[in-house]
Amino acid sequence: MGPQAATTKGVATRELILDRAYAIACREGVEGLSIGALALATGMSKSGVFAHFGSREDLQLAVLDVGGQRFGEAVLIPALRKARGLARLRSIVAGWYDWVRDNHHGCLIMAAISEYDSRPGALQDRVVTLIHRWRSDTARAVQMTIDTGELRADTDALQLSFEIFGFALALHQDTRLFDPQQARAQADLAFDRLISTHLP
Amino acid sequence: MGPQAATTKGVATRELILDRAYAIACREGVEGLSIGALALATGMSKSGVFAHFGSREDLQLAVLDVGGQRFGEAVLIPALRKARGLARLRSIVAGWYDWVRDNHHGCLIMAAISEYDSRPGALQDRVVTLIHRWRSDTARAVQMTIDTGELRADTDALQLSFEIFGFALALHQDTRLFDPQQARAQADLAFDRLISTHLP
DNA sequence: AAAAGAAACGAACGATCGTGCTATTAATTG
DNA sequence: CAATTAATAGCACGATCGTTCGTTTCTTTT
Repeated sequence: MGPQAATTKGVATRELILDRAYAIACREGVEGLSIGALALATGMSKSGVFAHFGSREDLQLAVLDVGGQRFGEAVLIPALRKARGLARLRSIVAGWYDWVRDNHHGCLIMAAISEYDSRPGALQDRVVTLIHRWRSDTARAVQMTIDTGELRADTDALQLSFEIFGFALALHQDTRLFDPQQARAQADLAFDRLISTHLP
Repeated sequence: MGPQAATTKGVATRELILDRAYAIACREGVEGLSIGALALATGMSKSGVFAHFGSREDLQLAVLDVGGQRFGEAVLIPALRKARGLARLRSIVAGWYDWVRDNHHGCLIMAAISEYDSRPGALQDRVVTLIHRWRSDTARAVQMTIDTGELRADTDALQLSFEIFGFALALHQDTRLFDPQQARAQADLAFDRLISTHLP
């Protein structure tokens, strides 16, 4: 993580900084983060903020991790409490859709994909890791639904994950660019129809 | 457009600048454009570049328009030469998929959505206009396919457009983040399956 | 309470940002 | 070719960028 974080107060301050940084990055993007703006948002000095991370890039990496963690806590963890199969898959998708609705300034991770998809480096690597993990989790949930017999045995789990991903991306954009409620209705319908065409 | 562009050379220079600006914005994003970098890329002075637009925002607006125009020329125009109906719709989608494949540094417009979806202002307005136009064109092509009887009469054109949009977005990201060929195969399959479930 | 160590500040750095101004070229018009 | 006007360069401005360094304040440990 940071260069040091030995004191309890040190850890607390770091979390405060990352909380504000996450909020800023949701609006301005991870690339829109600046140490100066972050110092202003926390009431600290620039050098005070900087000392917690050692470089801007390390700060950005930490913010990406915060984004991944919050997304996981809001979407994946609740779904894991549902029974394996269609119930859990539905929970994942509904949770994802809710997440898009409730984060009015956009999902940090989904925006970060666009920011770094043509920019090789440590930040792109981190984004790829986060997305790949999430995609794997989704595909696993689909596979379990096949295993429980709630989807046809010849269903392609990766293909379904791809399409679900697409619906979520379209929802994410339409929510902010056009009518959020219509977008949600279309995303729900898209998923329901997708499932219905793969029923046993 | 710019403050002035009275001379033939003035117009040519403006187009040169916008061409370089488009290339930079494809990689760094519209928000990553800077007058200094653009001056370096064109061999001009900063003030020379600046004088063509009057402000950075006007430059960014012009670049967005270039992006919209090039996308239209590459995807929409060729499709309009096909017969109304499924042939044209297939051409639109295939052209869109090809566009994603051939623009190795990403589609400027699709990236701009993420950049401005939480940032009200003139740039967001322009992005919304461009996307709305494209979505309308797509929906119109779907509606024509319904009218020709190649899709069921109870098909929801806007719903189909939403899902097609999602597939393109997922393709755009997977192309750069993961395996381009697998992504293309999944996007093709997704569209084919979508059409097949709405056949009369 | 004293010593040690971590956390935060303040000032400064070179760079770059967008944007004015004033010349100086270049192109168009008469 | 001369007169006019547009296009470009040069220079400077205030701001902000990420980063470094030395000092001071606060926590933790002894």
